[in-house]
Amino acid sequence: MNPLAFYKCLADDTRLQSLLLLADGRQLCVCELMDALQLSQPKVSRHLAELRECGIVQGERRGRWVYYCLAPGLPDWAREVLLTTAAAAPGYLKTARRRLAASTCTPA
Amino acid sequence: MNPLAFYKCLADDTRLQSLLLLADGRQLCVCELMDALQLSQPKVSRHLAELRECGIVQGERRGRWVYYCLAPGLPDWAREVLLTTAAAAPGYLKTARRRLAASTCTPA
DNA sequence: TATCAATATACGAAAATTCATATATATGGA
DNA sequence: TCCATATATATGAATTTTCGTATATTGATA
Repeated sequence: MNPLAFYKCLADDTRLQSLLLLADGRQLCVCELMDALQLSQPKVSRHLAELRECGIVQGERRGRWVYYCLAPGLPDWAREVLLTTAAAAPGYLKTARRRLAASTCTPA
Repeated sequence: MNPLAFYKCLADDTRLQSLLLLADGRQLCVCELMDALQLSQPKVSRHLAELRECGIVQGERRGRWVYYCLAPGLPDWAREVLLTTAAAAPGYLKTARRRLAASTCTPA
């Protein structure tokens, strides 16, 4: 993982919030991220595609839903950066976390 | 320090390399960074100004030279991110470090 | 197979970023 | 005071990024 490519991916609000929500190992589907961040479907999908192409996240289809999580091959240092940031800046994610908890888009 | 603003600053090659060279607490003057990164003076200066305005680095004039270091007020998590990255991606900085060691622009 | 729900992609416009070049400022020494 | 060196800033052009909208794809279900 090239550090510059990695940080370019973190340099956008949609991508950074998405990644920090995934930092603890959770899986989230696209519609949950749409709810959490209150953004349009194409916007979320497009940014996830970029993260996927960079090898930072991985998408797995289950039925109609695609669940995203950090890519298994993501280097430890990158994972650590995400965890450190999520822990240090709780305010940045507060609203998204609240909305995610209230989301009802996902089955089961 | 807003995480998004911080990562936007890391999302450029000039700024990222400069920051990683400063991550261990070193002080470097503009001309040393010019040598290390082989970039024009205005380019280095402009990027340092951006980092300064974001509160990530601090410049201190000594004679004709301005020495830059990480800002004292930089949060620990941000400092940690820089150190983690520098340690994990030595290859990214290899050339810059070699050129920095060979630089003769600075007095004493 | 027709349809709906969830997600992905294509495309041009708009916005943000970066750069080279020129110029300005600040400092020390002749 | 005049000059050279080190650094900073301004400006417009070029590049990159982001976005909204429209459309395509995929899987489940009727």
